[in-house]
Amino acid sequence: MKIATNENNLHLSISQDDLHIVNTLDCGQCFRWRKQEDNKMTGVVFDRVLTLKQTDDEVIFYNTTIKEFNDIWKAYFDLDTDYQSIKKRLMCDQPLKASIEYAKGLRILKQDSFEALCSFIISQNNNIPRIKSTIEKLCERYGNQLSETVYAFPTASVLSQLEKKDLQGLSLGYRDEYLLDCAKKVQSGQIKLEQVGSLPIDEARAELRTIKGVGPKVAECALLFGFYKVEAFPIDTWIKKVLSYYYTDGFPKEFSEIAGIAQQYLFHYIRTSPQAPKIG
DNA sequence: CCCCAGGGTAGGG
DNA sequence: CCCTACCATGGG
Repeated sequence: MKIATNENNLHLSISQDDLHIVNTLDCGQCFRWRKQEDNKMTGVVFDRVLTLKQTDDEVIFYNTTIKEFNDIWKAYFDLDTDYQSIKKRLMCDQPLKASIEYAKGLRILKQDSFEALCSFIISQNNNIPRIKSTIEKLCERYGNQLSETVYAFPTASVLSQLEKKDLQGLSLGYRDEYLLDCAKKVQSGQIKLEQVGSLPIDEARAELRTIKGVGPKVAECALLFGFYKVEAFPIDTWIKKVLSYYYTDGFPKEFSEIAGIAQQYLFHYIRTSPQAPKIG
């Protein structure tokens, strides 16, 4: 992995086929990244603000040291995993081939567990622009202020002390009590997020589903995006369409250990590609 | 008015 | 086990 620094910025040499920041950060797996002018992206991750820009052969990490890159961003973007071989394997399947060719540089991020869990609780029966908007308002109201206009995701400690009335105006709808139940179970230690990740996946599923509002789909999303369990396979309304259209005999078992990665390529393709079939 | 969005719960068959 | 009404909110 070739990296170099120039003034305060770090330059990572990488092809767009190996990491495409817009496809990766705007594909519905995370909710706190925004496109800026000048083709930049800015996001809030682990109580930090990061701005990126991609060129043909590199990604620029603004105001980033080599140490910070090695300690944080290399893992967040999962740069030690060989996606080329994963994609090669998945592309034996035709729908996956089309989906991967549509967004080659899409990677599954290794996100913060609590933030991912809360975010996908908020995501239920909701759409991505509204999810982003609600999370942003939640952060502005209850997250630590990181700069003049940027706020971190709230801690379980802060959220666990709130009541439903404290969440009015955030457009959470009926999900407000689900979020509070999640924060209370995490803060009290009834659910230990550090341990959930090392449980056998079925036990992790069961543990997460003790939270009100966490059913099969939200649990799979939390495991995939917040605990990096790439065998987790969330089935939302879009993936239901994919399954009924392409995989009437079920999703291929040969991909089961990496089904979550396949799922994300399919999700992004069916939702945003002009070439994807309109199913409905 | 309808339907839909990264669904889940409670209740009844 | 299955099926269904309902949940709060905003956009199309």
